[in-house]
Amino acid sequence: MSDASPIWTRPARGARGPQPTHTRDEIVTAAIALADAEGLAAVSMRAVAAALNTGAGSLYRYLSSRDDLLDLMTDRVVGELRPYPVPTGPPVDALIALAQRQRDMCRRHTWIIELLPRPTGIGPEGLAWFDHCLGVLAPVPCPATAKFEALAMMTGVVTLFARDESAAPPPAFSGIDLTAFPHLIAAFADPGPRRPDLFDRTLRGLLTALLTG
Amino acid sequence: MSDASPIWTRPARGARGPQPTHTRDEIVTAAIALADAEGLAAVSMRAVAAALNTGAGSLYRYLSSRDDLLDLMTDRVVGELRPYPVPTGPPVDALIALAQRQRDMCRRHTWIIELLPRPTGIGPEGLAWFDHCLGVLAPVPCPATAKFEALAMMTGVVTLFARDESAAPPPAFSGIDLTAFPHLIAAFADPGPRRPDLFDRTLRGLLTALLTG
DNA sequence: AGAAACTGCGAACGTGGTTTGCGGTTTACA
DNA sequence: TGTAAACCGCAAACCACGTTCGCAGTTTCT
Repeated sequence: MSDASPIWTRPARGARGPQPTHTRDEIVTAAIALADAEGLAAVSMRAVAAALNTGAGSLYRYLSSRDDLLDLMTDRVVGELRPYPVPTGPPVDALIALAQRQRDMCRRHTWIIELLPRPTGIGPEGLAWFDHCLGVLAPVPCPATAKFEALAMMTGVVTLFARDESAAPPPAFSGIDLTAFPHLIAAFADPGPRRPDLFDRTLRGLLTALLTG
Repeated sequence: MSDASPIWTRPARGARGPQPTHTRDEIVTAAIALADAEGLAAVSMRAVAAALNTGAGSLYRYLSSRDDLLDLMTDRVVGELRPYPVPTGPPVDALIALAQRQRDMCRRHTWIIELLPRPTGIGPEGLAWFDHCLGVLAPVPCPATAKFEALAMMTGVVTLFARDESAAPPPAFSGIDLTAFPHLIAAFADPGPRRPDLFDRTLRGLLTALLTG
């Protein structure tokens, strides 16, 4: 049965049968716990069901697919962005504070990094967050499309930072002849000092470029 | 058998047995053709093998896993970035030209967008590209770590742009009560004019923020 | 009362990645 | 030159996954 309507609009249960043993929220909680502990790949229908002492097929009484579950997990975690930090100072500063909150969320649940870029339907908490960001940008005199693009780029950059924060360093270039890459060797020989505030600096440069002019 | 060494360093074949029917390059070519035609999900071992008139198991004579194949596909496509555009003007302008070349690559092979953010080992072509970018940045007086970060952010932003260029618009907010999101309604009511040069503008703001100061 | 719509559950289906075992082929080495 | 090791293609099998199906029992509506 192909249910086209997104899961947000579908009722949790009908009006007839016996009272369900579980709930969507319960399932989502178990799935998130699994993802936090062992990563997104460990969130299989069977594993989630086992955590709830039931069978994999039973989950389909509450969800219509695994993608639905991932959508629900995403929106639940996006809900953790609340309470939204109160905007202070110029809009760009307030946006950067919001981005930091997003980054904290990614640090708590690293698997969300793989879920955020999906083109699936955005949930109610995602909408609320987006609306709040637009509210912060209200005093900025630029077209709404520019604000959309700036916000999309903001969360995109947050995921980029979160990604290489959580990624293990690559297995190096073992066995490859590096002598063909002189600039790379030079850069590795003298990496120079590491700069702080990279996150803030990046976002400020990006947002001011997108929201002004 | 877990082979820890990355595929780049492993020889294509040993010295004993009969001459292999296929080659790694041939397999990678078939896999890329499949991905271009039907998306990355269609690149299954069985499908790639079928395109070569063989069985899935036979591919493991040439590769040790599907991830290896994806790594090879990635590096092959990264090789299409050649010939590198000759740097003209200030380094930031040259970098933007390089980023545009990356974006063209993403447009030709949209599946690469899903492969680039993987934390797997970078291949020889990836190293060559990286080395070239560092060469372009050579005259810029800032620590090498800053250049690393700027380049990582650059390709990251390219994938962000490429992603929502290739993504279908989301299935809208069907059935959700939008009245709770006033800023969103207002923004949709008057989206304003669309701005050109968004790609260039974004990258310029980002790169100047990361490479100066 | 009886039908309709639900519930949990376990088995099964189809599709993936990967492993294994076999018969045959080529090379290295004594 | 003969033999053993290392390689080849191939097909079957293994295992895990998402998902579907059928069944027996439960609740609610008419």
